[in-house]
Amino acid sequence: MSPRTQDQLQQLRETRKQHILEAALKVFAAHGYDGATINMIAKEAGIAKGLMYTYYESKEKLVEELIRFGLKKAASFMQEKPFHHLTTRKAFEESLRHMIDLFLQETDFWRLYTMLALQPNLASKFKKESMAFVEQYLGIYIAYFQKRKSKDPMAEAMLLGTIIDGLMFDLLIAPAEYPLDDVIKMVVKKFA
Amino acid sequence: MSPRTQDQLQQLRETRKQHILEAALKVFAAHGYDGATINMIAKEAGIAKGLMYTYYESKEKLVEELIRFGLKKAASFMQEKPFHHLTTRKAFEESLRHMIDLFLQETDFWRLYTMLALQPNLASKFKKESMAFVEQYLGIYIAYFQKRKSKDPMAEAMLLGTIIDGLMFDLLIAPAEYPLDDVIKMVVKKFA
Amino acid sequence: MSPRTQDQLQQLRETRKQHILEAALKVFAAHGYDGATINMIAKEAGIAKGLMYTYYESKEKLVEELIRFGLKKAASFMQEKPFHHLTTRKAFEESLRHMIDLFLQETDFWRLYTMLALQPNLASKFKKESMAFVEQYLGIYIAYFQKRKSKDPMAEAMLLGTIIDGLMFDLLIAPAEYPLDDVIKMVVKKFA
Amino acid sequence: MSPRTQDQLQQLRETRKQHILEAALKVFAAHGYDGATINMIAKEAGIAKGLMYTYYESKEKLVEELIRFGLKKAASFMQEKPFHHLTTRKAFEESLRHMIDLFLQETDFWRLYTMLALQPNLASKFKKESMAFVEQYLGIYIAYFQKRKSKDPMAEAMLLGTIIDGLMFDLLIAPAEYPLDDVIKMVVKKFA
DNA sequence: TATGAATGAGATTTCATTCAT
DNA sequence: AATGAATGAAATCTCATTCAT
Repeated sequence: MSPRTQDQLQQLRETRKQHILEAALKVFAAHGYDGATINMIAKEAGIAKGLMYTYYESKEKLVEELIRFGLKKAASFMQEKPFHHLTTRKAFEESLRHMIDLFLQETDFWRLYTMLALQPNLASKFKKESMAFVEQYLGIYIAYFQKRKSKDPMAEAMLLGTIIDGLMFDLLIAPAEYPLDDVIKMVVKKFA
Repeated sequence: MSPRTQDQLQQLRETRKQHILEAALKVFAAHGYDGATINMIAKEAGIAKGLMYTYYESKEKLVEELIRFGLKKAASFMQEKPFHHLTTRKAFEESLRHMIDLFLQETDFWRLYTMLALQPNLASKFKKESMAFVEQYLGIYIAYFQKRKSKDPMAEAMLLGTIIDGLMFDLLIAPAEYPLDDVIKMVVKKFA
Repeated sequence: MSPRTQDQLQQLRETRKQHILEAALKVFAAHGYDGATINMIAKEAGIAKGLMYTYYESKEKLVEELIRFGLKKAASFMQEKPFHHLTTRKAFEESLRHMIDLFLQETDFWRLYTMLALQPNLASKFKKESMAFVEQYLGIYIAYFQKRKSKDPMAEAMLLGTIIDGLMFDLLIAPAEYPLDDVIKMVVKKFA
Repeated sequence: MSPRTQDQLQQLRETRKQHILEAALKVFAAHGYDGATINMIAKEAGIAKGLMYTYYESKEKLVEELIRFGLKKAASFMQEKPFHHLTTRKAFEESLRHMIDLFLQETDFWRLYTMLALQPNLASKFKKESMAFVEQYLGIYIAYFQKRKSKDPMAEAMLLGTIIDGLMFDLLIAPAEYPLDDVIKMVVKKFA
């Protein structure tokens, strides 16, 4: 038969790459960067080990791409409506809940991200992207606290950021036991 | 020279075990459980690889002991004065600062602990000890918030716990840039 | 357009085979038989990896053909004028220079040939053709030395052959530094 | 029992390294750098694959050491008596025969050396050592031809060098058929 | 015929653990 | 008890060859 067109191949590659990325995320999140093996990922993706290397040149590059991709996605989430022009208490609460939802939809990514961030030699790979993301979301809340005439908007935003980090961590560790709704209400009460 | 007594030998053995534990902590914290090698640890401890195995029967048992030991130490810290009978705002702030100091003195341990906690297959090894510790310190703050007539002492303590987790995380990631003092003040303002 | 005739197709196929052979020669010469990959050769030839296999059934067969082809070409060179009826000193020198020119025009082939010849398991593939070629050119010089009344035409031809092998080797290793002309003059002085 | 002394270990290591080097030489000579595998070498040396890496950090480093070691040995051969103060025809012949003997005792090394020299990317690894060796032995014969009042000692030495290279090559390819003695006599007749 | 994705065997390398001394 | 050499399973990665299109 005739060979696939350039377009079909491009399509195929893109789909496969995405598929591998998803499998890799699952495995890395479960076992950590060093604990995960290419074999596990290939099996999870349902492909031969060797094929991994037609798509990603090494385990290292794979994880880098994974993180870069996830952070880009997260950054674009932060551009969404619920984070625009926060002024009211209600909008604040909504933004918070929206953020947590997003996190809950991507726990695998955030688990991996957190693990890597804790290992200096691995974290350095995506420090820049990571800082950009943090600044973006801190900026949003600093602006909010300024509008609310907080005496120290910077510190208040920082604390909120720390709470979000803590929430992320707690929800990764023991999601079932965590009284998420009560805590959110408490946060809103104290911050909004 | 007379041969060492049984006791002296036992003593020596204990010291050595402790020494290995410290070396292991340093290496595990830097490279993660899977990324660390027995060789690295032996070198860090200044002993031969093979000798490791007369003290700890495997890499796995070594981390387990490490975590168990660290959590026990942390639990005993929580028994110290600054955490007794918190009533005043001042005592609350002191307890908080004391806690953070303890953390800052043992960042390697908490870094490792955090990494492991995020990896379900590894976390299961010390779930019990871990939960006991969390309950202990949550208990202290629940009691505090009850005394302060909080409407929801449980949620407030939980949020405080989350803040402490977030602080721990943020200080592990970027200690230099974190405005710790400002944030503590903000916490005290909002909670005490 | 009318479909190509059987003949045209055959023609095309031959041209393509030749093209692949040239690409393969370049790559094999640069990296050796085991160091070269089918991928490299396909890229050099500007065709898809898979297509290689419709022309040559395996990497092994490809080198074999390559060597066979090159030796045949070399053998036919030896049939050319400059090698007929060597009698005079001048004709001897000319034949030598002609030979070296031929070599210099095909250094890639001779580099590969030399590499393979040194590896017994690979050399065996083309031993016959190789010996035929050597005998052909030795014959020419044995005849020459006989005409010149050498006391040991065989040994003298053999030595000349060895010189040619040495020249080939030296010119492959460090062509720029080699004082080729001075050495040829010296050979002529000593042999012609 | 008590552990081995520093000395015993050093001894053991040295012996093993040498043993591996010999096995590696054999395998590399037979299959070429890329054709040889660590597995083959380990088997030839009678040790486990993994142990190779306690002695040589990579396949690449192993060949490098092999070549460096062999060239050093060859260079020190060139310091021996038969090459001192060549003046007489007899001494010249002796030096030649001595040289060829040395080559014949180390054909594996020279086979490997020749193969590597032909592959530019591999040859670069030991260019310096290689050039030093060539200069050393060329120097000896330039001096000889100067003493013999040759009109062009440099070219004559160069030609002799080329002959030696050619001899080496021919003896590697087909030692059994080569009329070595006749050719040596012919060389002596023409050069001494 | 032509493409390059896909396979799978095997290459290089690593490392927890054992062993001889 | 102490050493580090040795093992062997398994990890990362490569590549000749096949296959679906």
